[in-house]
Parts: sequence; structure tokens; C-alpha cells
Amino acid sequence: MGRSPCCEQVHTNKGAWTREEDDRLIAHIQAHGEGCWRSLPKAAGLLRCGKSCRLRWMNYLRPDLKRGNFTEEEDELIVSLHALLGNKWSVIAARLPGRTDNDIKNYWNSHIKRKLVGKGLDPRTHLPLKTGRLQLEEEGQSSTDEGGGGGDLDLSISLRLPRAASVNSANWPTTSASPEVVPLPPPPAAPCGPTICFCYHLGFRSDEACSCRTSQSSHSHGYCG
DNA sequence: AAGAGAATCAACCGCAGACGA
DNA sequence: GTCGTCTGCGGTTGATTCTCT
Repeated sequence: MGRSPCCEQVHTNKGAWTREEDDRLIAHIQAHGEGCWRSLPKAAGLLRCGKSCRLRWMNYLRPDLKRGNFTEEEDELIVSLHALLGNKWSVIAARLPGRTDNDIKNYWNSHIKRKLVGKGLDPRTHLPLKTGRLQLEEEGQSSTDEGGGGGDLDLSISLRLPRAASVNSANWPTTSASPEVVPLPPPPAAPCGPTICFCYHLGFRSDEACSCRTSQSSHSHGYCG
């Protein structure tokens, strides 16, 4: 098919952005909005590809970005969301106002991953390391894999919010009640059926995020229906 | 003080999905 | 329905900074 390159490689800069390039990009976006990234570099007088401009703006120049260390609350929230969503960094970032997917991804890889391993947890599955089952998973059998593949057990797990009301962002353990918080996709319209609500309490504190507490244990399984 | 290794983070790359013609 | 373009995402890389010896 011959995908065209995202930019004319010959005429674009690469590598670290200069102060001047940043200023040009900021000035252009403040004047014209984010608009079409492909045409932006030319319009802004930048020798960069649109992709690079977008990345620079999203990850570094946006005025609403929060700089500095992650708080303990953010840390816990990332772990919780990762347990539910996996490496959906953009979705996780949407729950953390002022943080970018790149930030979170980097923070995950440099801090949290190590922290979980230190606690004896598999950072991918959030389950204890080196059980027989996990041994299988490490060889390519993930517990979240689509139903498929071998073995006597159907290992697929259905995750859903325990109650429709939980879609409301107020029920999520966000660090602030920012209106920018993006709710997770709503559950199907059908009433909550026999699907297991697998509430794996990682990082959530009491009365937050989920109310179907059928067990006092820290790793409880609730049931919708 | 200097070098080595580890940690951090900005940026790039390739792919997939959305969308319009 | 097909094709081409654009955007956004996740994985990865590489430069810089920090820490330890």
C-alpha cells in the first residue's frame, strides 16, 4: 500500500526541542488552537513533523500539566487502574488530571513495576509471582487472554463496574474532583446479569470506587445480580 | 574527584483505528 | 466496500542526570 511518511524526513529536525521551537509551538497553539497536527508545523514555522509537535505539546508544553513527583494517592490509583485496565496508559492518564500517558508509562516502568516486584507481585498480572499458574502465563498464557487456548479451565475474566452509578466520576478515587476527569465507558444497557464483578481491592480505600463488598478480605470477589 | 552503573525522562517508531473520498 | 490519510497509542530507545564506589 505504501504508507507515506509522516513528514518529509529531509526537512525536519529531530531530537530535543529548543526553547525557540517550544515558544513557536506554544504561540501557534494559543493563537489557533490544536487543530490539524499535520499542517501545524508549516503554519507555525517549525521544522518538525506534526507527530513530534503533538507529542511535545501533549507531554510537555500543555499549560494544565502537573510537574513533579507522583503523590501516594496517584501511585495507588495507577496501580489500581493498571490492575483493571492493563497497559492502557491513555485511559489511566485520563483519570489523573495533569498527568500524561507518557509520564505514567515512564513512572510505571521506573518505579511501580519495581515496587510490585519487590512486594512479590507480578507487575503484569498483579498476582503473586512464581505460582504454578503464573509460570504458565509467563510462557504466553495470560489470565486476561480471550477465552482461548488450552487447559481445562476457562480463564477469561469479565470485568465490569459493580453498579451503573459507579460510572459517575465521583465514585472514582480521583485526587481531585476535576471536571476534566473522563468517565470510563458506560456498561451495557442490559441489567447486570450473572457476570462476576471481580473487585480486586488494590489501592482503593473503603467506600471508594466500589460498594459491592461481600467480603472483609482485602481480595474480595463481589457478585452482581 | 572520577568513573561506572543505574535511574529517569523526552522523544522516536511503528501500528491500528477512525474517518472521509 | 475499498483505499488513502491522519491521529493517537503503546513500546522502545537514547541522552542526561543521579548515586554509589
